[in-house]
Amino acid sequence: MNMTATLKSDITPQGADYETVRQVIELITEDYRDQPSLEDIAARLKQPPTQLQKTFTRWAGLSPKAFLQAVTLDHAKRLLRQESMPLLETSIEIGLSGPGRLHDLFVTHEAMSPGEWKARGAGLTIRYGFHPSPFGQALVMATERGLAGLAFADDGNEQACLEDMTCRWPNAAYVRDQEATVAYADRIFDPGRWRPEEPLRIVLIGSDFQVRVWQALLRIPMGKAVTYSDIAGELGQPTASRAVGAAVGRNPISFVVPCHRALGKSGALTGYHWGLTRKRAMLGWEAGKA
DNA sequence: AGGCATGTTCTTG
DNA sequence: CAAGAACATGCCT
Repeated sequence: MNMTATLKSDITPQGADYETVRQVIELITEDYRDQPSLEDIAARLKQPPTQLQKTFTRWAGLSPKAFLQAVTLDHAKRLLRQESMPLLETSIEIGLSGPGRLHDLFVTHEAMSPGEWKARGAGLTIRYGFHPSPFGQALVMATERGLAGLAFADDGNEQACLEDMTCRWPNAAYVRDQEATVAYADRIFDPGRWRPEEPLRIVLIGSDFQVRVWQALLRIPMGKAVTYSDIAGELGQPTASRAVGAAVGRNPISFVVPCHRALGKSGALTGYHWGLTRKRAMLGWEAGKA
């Protein structure tokens, strides 16, 4: 967490690099069918290939080529196929009370009490800050009890992104606090720091059904994917796949609660609150890390 | 390609 | 409260 030194320069949109990375991701995910080469991409963005390569690799953790390979719809389908339903059998016990050990992030979580939920965040102080991430500016929100929100914005979009989040808990008090949130951002996007000894504490604020759906998402291991109807079945309501989709879409802690690992039954990436391009990027990023 | 059942949540009267 | 609409779905012509 010695990120404080670089914090200042990181907050101010150092736009150029991120914008480049964003464009590359977008271009690749849009045109992966053409399998564009590094040179093609560089030419489209009017940048020297070697520099583009370096910038992208530094931010995304893998080369443009590796990223391209990772991102194909085939890949998404393979994710579904390779696991012939272990999810249902592997179902892990999670007590609502005690912290449980969950998925690859070793996230511990607790849900808000019904009273707290009904208050729509009243009496809650939420600290927030924007930090750079491989998927754009990440909005990190935390309460005393742990990470409560994670959202993404493109450059210039920060305000809309913040509003999207704050209106979910309209009665909470919001304090901008880069220092309190940078440690979260730092850890979340560095898989080297996902350790069982130091679980990441998260707080799920939502209705009963939503929290159950999000808990189900937490059980999907990295590099795997499930369908919306898988989740519905796991909740004991096999016909509720659409309701599941709606709940997944309101996931307040994107990425950490891996809603990007939920796909349509055909393997198609059906939707993503922060943009389908980001969903593909996340799946590709995880494939690169695995 | 288009219609329809489905469960949850939000909005409206 | 009741009723209706909206949804990151899925199944059936």
